[in-house]
Amino acid sequence: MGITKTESYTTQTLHLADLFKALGHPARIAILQYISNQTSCICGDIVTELPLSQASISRHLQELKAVGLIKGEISGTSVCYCINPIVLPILIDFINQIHSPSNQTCCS
Amino acid sequence: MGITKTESYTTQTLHLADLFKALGHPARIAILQYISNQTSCICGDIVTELPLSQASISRHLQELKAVGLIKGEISGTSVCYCINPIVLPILIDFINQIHSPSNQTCCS
DNA sequence: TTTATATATCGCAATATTACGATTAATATT
DNA sequence: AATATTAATCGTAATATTGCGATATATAAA
Repeated sequence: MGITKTESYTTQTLHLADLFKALGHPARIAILQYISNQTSCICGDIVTELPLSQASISRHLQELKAVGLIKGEISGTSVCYCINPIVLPILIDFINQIHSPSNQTCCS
Repeated sequence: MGITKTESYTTQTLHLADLFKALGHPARIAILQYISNQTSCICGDIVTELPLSQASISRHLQELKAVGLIKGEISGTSVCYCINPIVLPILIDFINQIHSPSNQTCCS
């Protein structure tokens, strides 16, 4: 992604950007939507659900896991992924913070 | 960003990914936070606020504007940017949808 | 009209992301 | 023990992002 001046931002800003970046790909959005629609925590049939190779799905899952958006549990030869809700409030809070009423008055 | 199989996803999924991708950079997070903290709709002193060149800030602003997260109003030689709140509910809805109670039961 | 100010765009180099086949690793099954 | 199944990782090619200097554009001021 080219040079990013990582050292110039607060850790909070960098954390938010990492979380949003993980959400910034249609495959990962689709994975999250698929997982959240399963009542039980279905695993690697995401591969059959999405038009990507097993290797690509695995990489996307690792990315989501790295920022804490999902967690995985090994059961036998398969791995069970599910949403990790604890980071979601961080995103909600940021969006609400941006959505403050003081902005409504300008740029008519 | 390498090949992305754009045609394989719903327009809704692609739209969400675009919005989140726009949020997935610390400079753009910082820009949004800066704008939202101004009571009046302050413009190009974002350049003096952030450690990036005028060209880079302008590019980030265009990206935020392209997905509808901000809107800009020309006034004289300067441009006045502010948060565009209308797309924020789309993001909130997605996060809430993922945060559905059915997931809480698995991956103990 | 000339000059100053503010912002957008171009062109490029550096770096990151994405996808996939092939391989590895680890557990299950026979 | 040998084989099958599942998922992670490696290596690589294609493409996207980022940042900046330089330039272009457009309005304001002199």
